[in-house]
Amino acid sequence: MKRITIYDVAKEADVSLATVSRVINDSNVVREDTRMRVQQAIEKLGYKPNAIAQGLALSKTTTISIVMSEKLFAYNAKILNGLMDVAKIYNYNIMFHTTSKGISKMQDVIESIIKSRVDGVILFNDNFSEDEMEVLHEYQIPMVVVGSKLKGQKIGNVGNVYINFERMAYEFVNECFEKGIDDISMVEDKLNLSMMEQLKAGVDRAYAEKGLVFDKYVTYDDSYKSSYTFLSDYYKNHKPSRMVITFRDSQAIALMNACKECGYSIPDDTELVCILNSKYLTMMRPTISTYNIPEYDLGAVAMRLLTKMLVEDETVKQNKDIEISFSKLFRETTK
Amino acid sequence: MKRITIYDVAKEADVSLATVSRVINDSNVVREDTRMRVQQAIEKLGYKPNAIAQGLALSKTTTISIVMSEKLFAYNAKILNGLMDVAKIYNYNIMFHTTSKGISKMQDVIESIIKSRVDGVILFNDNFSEDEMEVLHEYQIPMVVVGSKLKGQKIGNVGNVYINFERMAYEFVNECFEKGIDDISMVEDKLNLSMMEQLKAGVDRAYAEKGLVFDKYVTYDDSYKSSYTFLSDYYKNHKPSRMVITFRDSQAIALMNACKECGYSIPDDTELVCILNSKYLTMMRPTISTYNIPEYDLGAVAMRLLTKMLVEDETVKQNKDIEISFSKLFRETTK
DNA sequence: TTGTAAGCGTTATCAG
DNA sequence: CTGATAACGCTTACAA
Repeated sequence: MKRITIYDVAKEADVSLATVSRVINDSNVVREDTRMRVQQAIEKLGYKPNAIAQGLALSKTTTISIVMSEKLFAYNAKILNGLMDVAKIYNYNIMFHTTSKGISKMQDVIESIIKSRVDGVILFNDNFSEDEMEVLHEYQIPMVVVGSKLKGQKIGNVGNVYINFERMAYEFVNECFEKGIDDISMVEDKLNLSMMEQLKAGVDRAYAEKGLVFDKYVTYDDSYKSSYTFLSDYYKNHKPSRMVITFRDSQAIALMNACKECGYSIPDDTELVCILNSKYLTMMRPTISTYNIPEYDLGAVAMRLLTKMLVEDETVKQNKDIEISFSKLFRETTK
Repeated sequence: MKRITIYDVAKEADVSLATVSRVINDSNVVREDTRMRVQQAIEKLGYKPNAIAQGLALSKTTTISIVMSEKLFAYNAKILNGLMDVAKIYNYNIMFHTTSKGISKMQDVIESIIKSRVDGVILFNDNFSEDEMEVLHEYQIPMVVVGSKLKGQKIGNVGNVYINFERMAYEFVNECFEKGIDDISMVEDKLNLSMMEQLKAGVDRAYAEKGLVFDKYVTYDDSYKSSYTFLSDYYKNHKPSRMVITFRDSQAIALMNACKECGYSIPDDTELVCILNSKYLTMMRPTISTYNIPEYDLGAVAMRLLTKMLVEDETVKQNKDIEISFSKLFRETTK
């Protein structure tokens, strides 16, 4: 079956290709009966407009690139759902790029984004540098960064939809202080260093205001292939703090297992909060306290912002930073 | 900054655009010094070839579509990693499509795939029908289906990279029989109905060969928002079978919680196997038995197969069905 | 080894 | 309301 083009349709309907173009683009200057004729020819031949040719002619691909780290894939599922749904509503296609240590560095991804002439980019706030954003900006590609707050001054046309992790940690620590708890430790998550940094800043700030110094930021090196293996080990030799903050569910679960094995009781000996929510937290016994982050909305809002930036919506000119709120979801691991 | 085209580079380097084209395509007929001159012009202007224009000229987009159900997103993370890595190696871009009940039906996705003129498609064996594959086939788009085995006769140019779940279940049940266990139940997973169907077929076959009938296929309706809520309820009123098969980790964990709350002990009162592996299975106590499926490979092999189909590799003409092997990974929930 | 020009499938401008 | 025709940016015979 030969590829059907607009010429074939034009011939079949006995009109010019310009008229066919008008029909498929819902132009209202076409007389009803010729529109019908064209429509029939389209059906009969099974014609589908070539988006590539349209892209060339319009200098617009109606395609948006999403780039995220390969490792974070499973964790960002809901954000991605929000992104995809809204993209669908606005009729954008999605080019999907992953970055990983070995195979695809950010630089290659950027290269292919530029070549693809996508209309805009969604970046997860992980592993890209300011330089890399600068390159995208030089090629005038609108972008929005989703996840956590961008640091540094904002360059040109970039939006930011984020959770304020700094404030989350700050407020949480102050609540602990109010309950008389100041022996708090926080476990690093190597997959989310930019968010860890912001959390730590919040903790530091709260401690500093009390005239104290926060010094229980638990890190581990790569000899442990996961935080799980590390933590189940670590807490065999380290008495847990009165309050432990982990980032991901697997870290929280590891901690619980370690405590159980070493005879510590949760929440009596030590309390536990896991920053990132997941369904597994409620499946544990005791159920694990966490924060509720509207992940789907994070994605949906980010994509909506980008689409507005693409049509140069005036209302968006000022307000390209959108903070998404979070709420406490405290369960049995905290008192 | 004006969009730089091949003409700008040609003018800058004082050659024709054909020569520039030869340089960016690594043609070996260009004299070294003119290549250098062109290369410098490219650097100086920051020129990046327009993939859209290339796509038009070549009738080839070097883009592959991946379509998967929105719900299954988090579960397929590793398969996707395999797909993405291999796509990257062969320099294909990825268009990503999700299907979901409300917003994006399979039909729309197919529409946009055809319009995009992608070179090939990867389909997850979920929620598409034979009709839909037929449409893709009419437009001569090579595709490979990944996950489970396609049923029905194969149409045209479609590959299939799969796990043989039927055999997995068949062999497992026979091993149970050998150990004297024939009181087995299996819990449906609504997210993976095509795989459930194959598992059930395997169980049925094993039972039939013994002259028995398998009648403990546990299903639940949509009033339960997740299998977790259902199972923790269900096993309060139902004595668990001697052996329970679940599909996903959350189902297995739900079952364990329900048993614990009702005073049943695992694996003494009832044993448990979870078909799909996940890291959470080893975090449970007791650790949960499962099957090891090389998910990354599943994706990598599927993408490699597709790339071969795209260059009409002869070796692939015959062999477009690839079965990926699995292995037992039995832990504390089985004896 | 390089340049010219036709073609890839659309959209958009202008006449009619 | 419709039809020519020139872009859009690139590849690739074919000529030189």
